[in-house]
Amino acid sequence: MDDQRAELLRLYRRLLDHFGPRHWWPADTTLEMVVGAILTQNVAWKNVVTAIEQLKQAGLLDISALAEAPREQVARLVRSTRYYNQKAERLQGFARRIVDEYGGRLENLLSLEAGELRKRLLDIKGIGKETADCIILYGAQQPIFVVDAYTRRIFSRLGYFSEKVGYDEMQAFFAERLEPDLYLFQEYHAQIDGLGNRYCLAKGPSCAECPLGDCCTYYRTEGKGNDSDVP
DNA sequence: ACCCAGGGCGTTG
DNA sequence: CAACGCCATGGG
Repeated sequence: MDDQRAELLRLYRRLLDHFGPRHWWPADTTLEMVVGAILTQNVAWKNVVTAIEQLKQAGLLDISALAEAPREQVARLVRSTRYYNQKAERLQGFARRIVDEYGGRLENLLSLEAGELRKRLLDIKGIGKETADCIILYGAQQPIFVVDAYTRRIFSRLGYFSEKVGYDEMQAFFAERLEPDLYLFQEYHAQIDGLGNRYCLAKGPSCAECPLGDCCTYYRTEGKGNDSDVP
């Protein structure tokens, strides 16, 4: 437990040395960050960039404009993010909540204390645990540890927990071992994402350059990855 | 042609 | 609460 705590920090430093600071989340405004968080669900980030650009050009990266725009227009603009009808509806549902309950000021929501903020975010349709935590960490700038599919994949391969852990359990694993720190939490998740994107794909490049060594080879040895052969 | 990417929700058993 | 279907683009 205490040695795992040290390992997590060593892992983090190794990643940071390799990738350098990533300064996540890439967005010009807080609204853009939140919109990106919703749009990126189960989609490659590249597709989100396209959609954000479309929304920006159309002048819809604005709470009231987004709330009032025709559903079909929004759907067309975010088409590249795969579930475009659903996501258009959720983006607009979110914008309307901000208009109706927070005076149209996103700030009024995001300035709430993390616990209360998380509860209110989860109450919005289209925002689940991961998205809510991303918004808290990168939008509201409060230290909450974000975990995701990459976190599960990488750290289960490394043998820290099972491939089938739930979100809460996985999040608690880190929260119990790391001191809450905004920069650390922001960078840690960004680094995991960087690693997942480049080296830990199901069929990825060689692990020779993987900053964590050869964790990926264990996965590739067979199918769904039994973690029985992890050190 | 086939695989999969930074989820979330509604419905079942 | 676990499991599963649904949503439905674009790049490798």
